[in-house]
Order: sequence, then C-alpha cells, then structure tokens
Amino acid sequence: MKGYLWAPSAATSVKTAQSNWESMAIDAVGNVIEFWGFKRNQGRVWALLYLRDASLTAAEIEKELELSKGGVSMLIRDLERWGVVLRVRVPGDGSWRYRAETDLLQMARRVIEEREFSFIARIRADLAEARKLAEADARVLPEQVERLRKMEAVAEATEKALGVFLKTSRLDVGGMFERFRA
Amino acid sequence: MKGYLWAPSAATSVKTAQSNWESMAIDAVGNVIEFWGFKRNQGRVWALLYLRDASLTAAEIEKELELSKGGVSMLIRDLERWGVVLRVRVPGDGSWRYRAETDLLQMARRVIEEREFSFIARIRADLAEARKLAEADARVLPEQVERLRKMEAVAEATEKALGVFLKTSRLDVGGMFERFRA
DNA sequence: CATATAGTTCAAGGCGTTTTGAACTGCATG
DNA sequence: CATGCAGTTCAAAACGCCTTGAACTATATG
Repeated sequence: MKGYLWAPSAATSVKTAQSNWESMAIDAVGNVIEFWGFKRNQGRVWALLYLRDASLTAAEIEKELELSKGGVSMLIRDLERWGVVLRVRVPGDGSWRYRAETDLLQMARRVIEEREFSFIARIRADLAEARKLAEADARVLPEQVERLRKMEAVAEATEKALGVFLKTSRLDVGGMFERFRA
Repeated sequence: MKGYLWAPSAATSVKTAQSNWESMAIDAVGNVIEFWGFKRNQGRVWALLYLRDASLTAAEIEKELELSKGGVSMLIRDLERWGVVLRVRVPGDGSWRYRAETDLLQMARRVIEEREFSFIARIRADLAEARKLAEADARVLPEQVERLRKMEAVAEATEKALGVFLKTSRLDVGGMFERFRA
C-alpha cells in the first residue's frame, strides 16, 4: 500500500467530541455528495478529516461518525483510490492514520468525468443511432424524426449541466497547495 | 379529473409492435430521466407517447412497455400532475387516452426547481450556519473557518450546475406550441 | 515465534424505493 | 339496475444499494 511516513500527527490533542457546528457541516457535505451519486458516508468521512485538519485513525473515525469497522475500511479505500484521502504512518503508533488530501470537488470532478459523462454520452449516442435507423426507414414520418431530434435536447441539457459543474470545480485549485503548508 | 374531449385519435392504425429504433430511443430517455432522480419508467411512458404522437390507452401502454396495470396508472398520474401528459376522451370509446403534452425538459425543470434547488439551498444554509457557529466559538481556529468556507464551494458548484440545466431547458419552448398543430 | 492489535473481506441483514397484482371503485351502456 | 370494462389503490413482493459484524489476514512488538 502507498502512504508516506509520518505526516505531522494532528494538532496533538484531538478533542474527540463533535461540536454542533462540526456535525452540521459534516452532514451537509454528506448530503451534497450524495446528490452527485456518491455515498453519503464517503462525504462525511472526508469532511471530518478535512475539518479537523488532522490525521485520524480508523478507530477514531469509526467512533466519531458512528460507523462500523468494516464500513470505515471500505469508505477509506474509496477515498484513497480517488486521491482525496492519504494514508500516513506515525512513528510511535502501530496503526495507520488518515488525512484529507485534496478538495472534495476534485474527487467529484474526476469521477463525474469518467463515469457520468460517458454515461450521458452513451445515451446521446443511442438517441443518435435511433434517429439514424428511423431516417433509413421509409415508413417513419419526418415528424417523428424531428421528435427524436428533440429528445436529444434532454440529454444535451444534462451534458451541459455536468460540463458546468466540471468547469466550476476546476477553478477551485486552492486545495492542491495546502498539503505543503501544514 | 381534468382532460378534454376528443383529441384527434392517433394516426388511426397504431402499429403495435415496437420498432428497434423506437425502443432504443424510449430506453435512452428513461435513462436520462433517471439520472435526474425521476423514475425510469416515467421517462419511458412519456417517450412512447411523444414518439407515437398519438393518444394511447393505458392498456396499450401496458403492453408496449411491459408494465403492470397498476404501474401504468400511477406513472400516468405523476406525468399528468407534472403536466407533461394529457388525458383525452375519444368519442366512440369508453376508455381514456393519453398523449404527450409538453417537452419532458419542462417537467424536469419544474421539479428540479421546486425540489432539488431548495434541497441544495438548504445544504448551503446549513453550511453557512455551521460557519457562523464556528466563528462565534473562540476555540475554533481561523483555519477551520476557512475550511468551512471552502466546503461551501461544493454546494455552490452544484447549485450552479442545476442553474445551467434550468436555464438551458427553458430555452426549448418548441414543445409548447405543438399541441395546437396536431 | 507468540501475541496483540489494526485492517480487510464478504455473506447476511437492513432499508428505502419501485413494481406487482388482486380487490375495489366508478362509469357507461343496454 | 345489472353487467362489464377502465382505472385506482395499496399491501406485499421484488429489487438494489448500503451497512454490519464476524472470520480472516497482515503487521508490529516483546
């Protein structure tokens, strides 16, 4: 597994009780991220790590967010794969610690780019294909072909919205440099 | 129930077998619409009616799309409520017929406007609230407040994408006038 | 190497949503 | 007003997705 030795271990005393504003923010992030087709708890784990600006152990995450051992393991695996959470080793400690790496928007962008975008592209291709078949069929009225064309507008609008999301998220590069400061 | 008397009853002979291109297009529409959080079959029913440009009975829809009686009833109710399907009565026929009314984009727009938009707005409000609470708390570091602010970017990007979708869909007014031609 | 602790895996369970189908309602017609 | 068909309703089943937890693996430490 990747992960680098000892990132500075948290702000020493991790106060383990969630303040009110913290859980509010954590849940909010979970909700937006769910909107984009990710798991709510993926967003929550990331948000916890990001807000604390500290490296936490799996056990801590488990306790703070009331998740199961196995669940935390899988959630972290996903976040690591997307590059938004980093696994670090702390010297006098047998266990891994995790910290938020980049902005969550980057993860959303990356995944939407490769997964949703091509999903919509596929749909558009299907509609285009259907139209071609219809055009070749003499029994199909020109009006119907026109309607097929209009249907593509739904897919196009969707694609456009995704595009804006991606573009917007790309503007937020702030997160990229933070890791060098801490 | 609403619905108006005898819209011209279909193109006489409704060829009851789906051509290949037709089911392809129907499924494609079902898929995009599902992306926006509607039911796949809501999209499919609308697409069938729209493509045929004819008024079909519930029984016909049931057969064409392989849905259950009860299912068709409920799907149509939804589509009617959203104003994208119209219920019409044909003189020599004891049953209702249904036809596609406006562009599906309008339905998506309407529902997203009232449901998704406020959902995201609520999330943004939560984040703003969390930040306010954090700012009032002396123990919270300014850095953390800054991170809370950054989190709002995720919600903002989402809101922006929805906005674009809404704007785009509003441009397509073509559907509005068609009903007067048929 | 033995032991303890952290982390992973995955079948089973839980949960929310969608679909089915059978009973029911309502309406038109003779 | 009896009959039959169209349409509606809703409890139960089916389905898909997410989470749990117990067994298992890996790793550190004495």
